[in-house]
Amino acid sequence: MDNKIKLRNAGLRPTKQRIIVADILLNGFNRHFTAENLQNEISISGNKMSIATVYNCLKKFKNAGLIKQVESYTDTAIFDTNNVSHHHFLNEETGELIDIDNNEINLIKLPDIPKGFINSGVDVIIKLKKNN
Amino acid sequence: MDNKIKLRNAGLRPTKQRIIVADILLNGFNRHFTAENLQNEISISGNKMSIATVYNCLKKFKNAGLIKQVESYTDTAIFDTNNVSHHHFLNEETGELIDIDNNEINLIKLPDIPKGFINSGVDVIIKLKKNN
DNA sequence: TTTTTACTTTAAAATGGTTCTAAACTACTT
DNA sequence: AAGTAGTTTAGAACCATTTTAAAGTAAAAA
Repeated sequence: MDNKIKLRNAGLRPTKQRIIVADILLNGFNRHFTAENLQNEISISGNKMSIATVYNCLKKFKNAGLIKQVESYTDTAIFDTNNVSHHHFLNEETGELIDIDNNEINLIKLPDIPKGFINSGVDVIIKLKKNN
Repeated sequence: MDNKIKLRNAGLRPTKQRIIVADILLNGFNRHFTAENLQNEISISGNKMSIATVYNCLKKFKNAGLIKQVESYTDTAIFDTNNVSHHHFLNEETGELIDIDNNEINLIKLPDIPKGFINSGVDVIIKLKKNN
């Protein structure tokens, strides 16, 4: 299994559990999944892993750049008294949001919308980090 | 209090609690807040409201269009084996995500980045709804 | 090899945001 | 004034995620 090498190259100790996960995830086919999804797939592959290990593993893989976590504003629900369509800056350190007026952003090229669907709104998030 | 009328116009029964919340939120100044933030402000204003009521109230205000909830992909963490920068379609009904290549989207105008910060990445989410 | 050390896995408990339950309450209608 | 439908509430329940602390394992040192 060259996933053992892939893990080492990523700076991760290739444990039994990480190799199982790498074998499932790093096969060249891209997809989205939750921790629970992955745990199920591990079961199906004939293995067993505690949910804590699944989470640990995903965190390590993410920090090593092997996978990404889909951006989400925060863990808690955020409400906004501005009920006009608009975008946001996101301060990555603090989670703070700043509104961006719709007319300050201009998208000139959009992908084809999948068949059977219509565009029901575009959200742009500009992530910010400290400049120093 | 004309917030009583505002509530009635929005189709909401103007209860004591909703008026307290409207007085805090609907004063013309826009901001972001969590349920807990709001409960604190209610306390500071000399009132007391159970967290269940705060949530009920926010849900009603949101459905009535008085406030918005900041878009978030889902409630659970989603990981992605695609570790190249890219955007997403979001199927609003199912929560399903579909990748969009970075070169399929072109932003020609971006707002000024706030002083002291730099742009550390732009995420575009195109929400989809069924066309029928 | 054996020992040591640092890192990893695990079950179970804890956490924290949010929703549910069901009983008391209140705004509105009749 | 009485009825009814909607609302509030404390507390329990829920569920994704993290923490704890003890046992296990990979790599480094001896």
